[in-house]
Amino acid sequence: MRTKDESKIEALHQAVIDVINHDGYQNLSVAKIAKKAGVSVATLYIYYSDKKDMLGKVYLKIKDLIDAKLFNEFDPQGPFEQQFKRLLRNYADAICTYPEKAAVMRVFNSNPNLVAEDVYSQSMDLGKPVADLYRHGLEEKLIRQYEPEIFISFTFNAIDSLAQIRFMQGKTLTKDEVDQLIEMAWAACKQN
Amino acid sequence: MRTKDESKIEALHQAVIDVINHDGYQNLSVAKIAKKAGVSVATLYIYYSDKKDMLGKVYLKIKDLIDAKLFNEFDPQGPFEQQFKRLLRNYADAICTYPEKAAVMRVFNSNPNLVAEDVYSQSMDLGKPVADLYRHGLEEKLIRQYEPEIFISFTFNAIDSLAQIRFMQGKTLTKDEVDQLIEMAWAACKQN
Amino acid sequence: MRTKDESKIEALHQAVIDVINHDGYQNLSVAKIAKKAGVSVATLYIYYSDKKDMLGKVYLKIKDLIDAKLFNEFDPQGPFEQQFKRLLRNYADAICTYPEKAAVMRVFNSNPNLVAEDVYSQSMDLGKPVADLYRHGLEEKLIRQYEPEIFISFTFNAIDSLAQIRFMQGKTLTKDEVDQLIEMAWAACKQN
Amino acid sequence: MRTKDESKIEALHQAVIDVINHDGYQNLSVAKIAKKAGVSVATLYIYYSDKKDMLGKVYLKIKDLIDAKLFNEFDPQGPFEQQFKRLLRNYADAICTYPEKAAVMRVFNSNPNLVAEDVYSQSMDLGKPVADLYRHGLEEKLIRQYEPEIFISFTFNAIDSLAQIRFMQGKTLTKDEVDQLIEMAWAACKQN
DNA sequence: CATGAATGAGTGTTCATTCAT
DNA sequence: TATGAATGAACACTCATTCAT
Repeated sequence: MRTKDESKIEALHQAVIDVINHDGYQNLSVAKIAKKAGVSVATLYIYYSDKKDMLGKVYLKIKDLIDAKLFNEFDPQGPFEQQFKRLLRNYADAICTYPEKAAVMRVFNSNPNLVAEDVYSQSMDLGKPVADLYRHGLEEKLIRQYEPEIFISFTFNAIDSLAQIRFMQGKTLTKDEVDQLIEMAWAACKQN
Repeated sequence: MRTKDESKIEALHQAVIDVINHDGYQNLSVAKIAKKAGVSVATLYIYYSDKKDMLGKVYLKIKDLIDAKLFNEFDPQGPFEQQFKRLLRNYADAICTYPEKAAVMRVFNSNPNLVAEDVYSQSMDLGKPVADLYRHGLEEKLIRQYEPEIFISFTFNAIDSLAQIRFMQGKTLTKDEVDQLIEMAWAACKQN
Repeated sequence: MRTKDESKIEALHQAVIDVINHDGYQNLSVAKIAKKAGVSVATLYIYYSDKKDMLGKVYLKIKDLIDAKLFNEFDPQGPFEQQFKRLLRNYADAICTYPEKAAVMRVFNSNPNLVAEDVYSQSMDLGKPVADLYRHGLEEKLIRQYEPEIFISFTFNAIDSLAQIRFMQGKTLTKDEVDQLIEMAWAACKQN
Repeated sequence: MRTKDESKIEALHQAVIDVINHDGYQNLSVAKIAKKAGVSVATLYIYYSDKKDMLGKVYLKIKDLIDAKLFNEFDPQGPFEQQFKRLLRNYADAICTYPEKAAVMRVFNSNPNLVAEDVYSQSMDLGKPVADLYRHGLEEKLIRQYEPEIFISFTFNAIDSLAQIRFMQGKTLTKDEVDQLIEMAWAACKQN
């Protein structure tokens, strides 16, 4: 049955997220995942070739979810600063909307060998639109003439960094904090 | 009686660092550590009460190493901007000097349950001098009137973030990158 | 799916009995048990939550086996002396029928911390019928006006004691010995 | 130094007894014993060839202690019944005087492979005077014409059995109970 | 004599994965 | 498709014993 399949996959994905956030990922066993999802371990292996495969798919799904929010009201033709801030606001929005999932993504990002290499690309690969924006800002001399990774550090990663701290404190980013983060990110990146 | 072999402790510490960097810490087993250090598993338990104890001690040792560099030529009475940058430069220096150890510290920092709670203090607790500097900057209105954690995100964590990316690429921060990071951090934090 | 293999449980139970009788219970390791039973250690943990759980279940099974024989042809309304002797004969019968199992039960009885507290009841708890018989004998002044435990020592435990000696000599109680034990037990307990 | 040696041996012996009574004998490790005795493990191996050797010596020492009390005021030429009861009273006395040591002896008696075979002789070998008394009683037809082991079961072992139950309840035999045990033992054994 | 250091073999238990139904 | 049963390899940790000082 089709629907049943989907519900099991969904349950498994959620179980991965729950277990990582509840027990930490070094206690993430397939047995625990299957139990929490309410399916048998053997069933898990019908849907995924192995544990790595499963985690990879969870990772991608979370990534897609966050990416989906990223380009809300984003207009590549719009004024640069506005689009820059738009992007960061969307990102902050996304990780505030799905704090547990964002936490899981952070775990995956800092533990590359949890998932297969091909599924994974470190350094916050946010895809073509972001790359375009970077190039645009560079050419128009609106941002500093630095390597892209350094911008990642002062934008997405800086937001992530505070979000992680807050998550560990049982909180999420406040509206004020998001504003502050964006202001600081822009101050850091913009060309004077 | 047989004398305490300091070289074995050193070998064990280095083994922890090597294994984490080579296999990731979810594959960090006492057997692997002992083997790489060239001692028996039982010997490990002479020096440490358990795995957590050992990791905690490695963590503290690394932290001390980095902290030792942090306050080089640091003068709490000196001009604020200079001391701010001095601190960050020292930090960048430290993690460039010990890239593998810095990588291990990142792992520990994002996996608090690896070590005992008492040994561990989350959110980049850089101690009193840093706290003093922050308070000073705040009072003199030299930096933005934000919470301390947000500054951590745009200073130490931002540097860490790029260092991590570079480390994964098999590189370390270049001199130029350190300069750029410091400039951006200052631009982000300073009060206009 | 693969069906539950009752023979494996049986093999495990028998292995526990064999290992205890062969190597003593301080050499009773799960590895040894599994090996002797011809199953993997991991399989053992499918059927039992841990070692203690397993031993507890073996204990209960043996106890049930012996208890089943205990009340053969036992009539609470029958003449006291006859029922007293009936009980002891049945008991002797039981431990002669299952000498290895009786030996194991003795080990469990003198090492209460081998099994969980709830599964275990010390001091030869032979249940209600025995308690009834004791009370009856006491009230009718057919036995000495002593505490119940002292009777246990001169009845079941005395039989057990000789059975243990014989078992260590590779023998079981002879028919004559059982008769003698019962006569002496009665002589010891009866009110003159 | 001579005195120091003895005090260490004494400490080790007492440690064995304490550990067995406190933690059970299946948790009886040389490390625990040495620690409790306040000596190093290696030191232990100066005095004993191995663990078994040590336990054997503890066993023998305890046995000697109890045996020493056994023949108090015992006169092989005295009236049989009186000597019979004298012996049992002395035995009860002994295990009431040293309840922890008696408990340890019971452990050794029911776990023969804890000590070397030669040091150990099962079935409560109480030595020549007891054997003489038995033979005497048998010849004079003062006791039943049964095998010696069966008498052990209804005398020493019966006393032991109740003492064990009481010890597990945190008590020792009362004076009344000793009287009752002796009466019952005599009633069981005597020839009518 | 005394002991901290050292270890190979073992402890109970869990792992990710596969099998048979 | 779904799953309980099964397992070899690994897990963290302890053992009795020996070594070197």
